[in-house]
Amino acid sequence: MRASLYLISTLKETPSDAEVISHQLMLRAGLIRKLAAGLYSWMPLGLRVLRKVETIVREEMNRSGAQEVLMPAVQPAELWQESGRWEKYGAELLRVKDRHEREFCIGPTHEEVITDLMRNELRSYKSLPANFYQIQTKFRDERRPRFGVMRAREFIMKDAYSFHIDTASLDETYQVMHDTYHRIFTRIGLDFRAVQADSGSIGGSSSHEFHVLADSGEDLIAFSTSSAYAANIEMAEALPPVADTLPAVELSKVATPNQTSIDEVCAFLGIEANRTVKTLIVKAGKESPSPLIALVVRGDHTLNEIKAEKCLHVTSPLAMATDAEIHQHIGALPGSLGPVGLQIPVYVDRSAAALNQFTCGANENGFHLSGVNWARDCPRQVAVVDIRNVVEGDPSPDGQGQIQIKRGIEAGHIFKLGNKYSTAMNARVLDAQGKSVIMEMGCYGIGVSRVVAAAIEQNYDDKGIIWPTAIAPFTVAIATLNAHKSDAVREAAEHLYQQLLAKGVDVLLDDRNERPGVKFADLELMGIPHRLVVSERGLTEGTLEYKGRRDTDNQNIPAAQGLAFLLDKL
RNA sequence: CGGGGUAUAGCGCAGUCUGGUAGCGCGUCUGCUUUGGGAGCAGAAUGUCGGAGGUUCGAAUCCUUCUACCCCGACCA
Repeated sequence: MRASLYLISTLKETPSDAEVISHQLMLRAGLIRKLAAGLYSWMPLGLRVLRKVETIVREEMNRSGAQEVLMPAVQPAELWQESGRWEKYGAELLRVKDRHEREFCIGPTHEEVITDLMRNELRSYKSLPANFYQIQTKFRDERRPRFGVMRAREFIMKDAYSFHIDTASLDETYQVMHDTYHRIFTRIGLDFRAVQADSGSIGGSSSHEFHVLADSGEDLIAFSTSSAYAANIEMAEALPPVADTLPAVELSKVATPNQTSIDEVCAFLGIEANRTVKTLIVKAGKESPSPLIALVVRGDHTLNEIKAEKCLHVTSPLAMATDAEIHQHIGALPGSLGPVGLQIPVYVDRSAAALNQFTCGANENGFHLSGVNWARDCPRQVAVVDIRNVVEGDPSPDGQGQIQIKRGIEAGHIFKLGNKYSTAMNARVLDAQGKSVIMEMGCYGIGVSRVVAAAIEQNYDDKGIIWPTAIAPFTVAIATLNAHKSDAVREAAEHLYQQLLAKGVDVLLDDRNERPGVKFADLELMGIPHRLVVSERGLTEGTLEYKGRRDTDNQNIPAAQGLAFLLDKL
């Protein structure tokens, strides 16, 4: 491609509404432009990257034995009513009516459509297992789209759905997809980890997320320092702690005027947060005999909402009680709450429960209790559960090493769906005995457009993007200097350009009549991995100049060896 | 959905408090010079000051209302 014929729309200034680096650089390098909140156009340069990611995904999915299909983005309400998700999915599902007032949605995912399609096509166990995928635009009406294409409303996703006669077959394909994802992210050139994950609203039994590691990631991942254990922090188990080394002491009530946060109370009383507990009051579900439920974690820990939602009668999603509700049932306000004497169900985190003496709110505004002992002071039955987030230094749940925590961007997610959708939608085949059985299903997603942003989050410097070669919009850029007044420069650059094209290299010939600084700045901002400079000065000495995007210095190479040198680099 | 903020040229912003001819930088266009790190000089174009209503002799500026967008939280593959 010749830059003089190509839309290179770089910006010197950073658009003010771009928060994260990938969003800023995608705008500045001219990859995308915003149309509305969470809706982006892909410009030529950006689309080249997107297509390269798609190509790798497609090649590896095909290699795994999956078959590509393409399903409609618009889906009839009836299918979603059949699976029960028309009601459950909530406002994130964009619902529309056609001219006949029939209800549809813009697909945020395609379990219903594929299950409907395949319950009609798959009749026999002999057709199984089968895995179908598509690369398609999805729409989720995110409450708060942000970070550019990282969390857009409309985005491109590769989604795959597998069908099986039994769970053993599902397990096999699940492992194949696990391996395939590993190949895909490795080929793209990202630093990533597969981690155990919560299966969330899609449902199902087992699930792994593939995270691109980056400081700007929205998810926290817990790793073991000495084993392969890795899990989303939502899932990572906090093991029961070792027994408290301090003995029980006498209970006392202390005045703590206007000290409501753990930090304030600790500073006021001169104690450590790990000798306090905090009591969170949440709303209970309709079936619950008590309208409120207390959740207790140690003062230096934070509540894990995913874990808490699994406690009996706690609502999902978790809903904190209002101050008015708390005052009505307990007689004190948040900041002075504690488990002693509570008349509502109490769930206590393992670490909090292990304390022999601790400080907590007295359920009387402006007072705390010190020296509290569970057995002596909270004789009512309390349930000891795991409801906190793990922290760095906790023992790894697999018993090997300690936990360390990093941030990740969720780029892929694989689920064992089991028979959730096939049961709801009656997707059956005949087995070897001629008996009709419900199929087992798996589903496997990759956020293709998100991968583009994630790659930038992981690969940039103060000059701009640094693409992994496999997904760079162009692999090589040839920049001519002063070409307008040098036939030799034009000819040498053109010759090299043609040779690289003939070798199938994605090469950008920067033949624009721009000053050198402009070309260098643009090529660096756009993140092209390899740059060759053809100049009159160099040609006089018989050299070209090469610089890799991550290199700090240029190197001169003999002009005659330019092609071979470059091919060796690729 | 709760809280906060913003809306003025393609982009980044000033002007709004205290009403009186709409500005700056970058970018864009033309010409000349220039060409190894985002050039210089000269000239030029570009705005329903987010929309609608109101107050006023006069509104970017004050009032009412609507919309869009952004941030924090909640929520979420």
